[in-house]
Amino acid sequence: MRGVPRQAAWLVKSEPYKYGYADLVRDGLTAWDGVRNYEARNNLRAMKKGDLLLFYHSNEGKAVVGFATVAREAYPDPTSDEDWSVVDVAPLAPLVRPVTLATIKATPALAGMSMLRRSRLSVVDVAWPEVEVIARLSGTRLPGARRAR
DNA sequence: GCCAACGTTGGC
DNA sequence: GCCAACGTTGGC
Repeated sequence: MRGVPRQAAWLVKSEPYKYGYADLVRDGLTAWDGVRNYEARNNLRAMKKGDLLLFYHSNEGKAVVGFATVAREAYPDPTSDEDWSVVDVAPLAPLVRPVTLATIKATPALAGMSMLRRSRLSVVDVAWPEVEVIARLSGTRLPGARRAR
């Protein structure tokens, strides 16, 4: 049993018809650009290489659909002249069963998730116990054990 | 520094 | 398509 948090976890949102999890799998790596909200940017900057990402489809699907990871820590957003940041994101594994927003709301262990409290923020932190609950609900093994912090 | 107007996000 | 939440902008 490995119950100890190994890394931080974050949830990132994307509208699947703009850039879905399948696009990330196809690309193998992508710069998570276009974030134009200070709090979301600060979350990007707090990410460490190897942190776990929950990939969430907003609007359409409204579900966590896959695991991903931070492949490169924050650097300046090449799509902006201003002080915005990106990280590079790589896919790990799709969820066997997506975990929908409805399920998240209906699950007491997930009632405190940042994504519910800050529903419009596109990059939010996720507590490790919440990650484990989502992995369990999705029938998906957490991808590769990572280094302890 | 306040606050109203406005724009964006995202659920429904 | 509507609307609530909420961050940002700009006038004062």
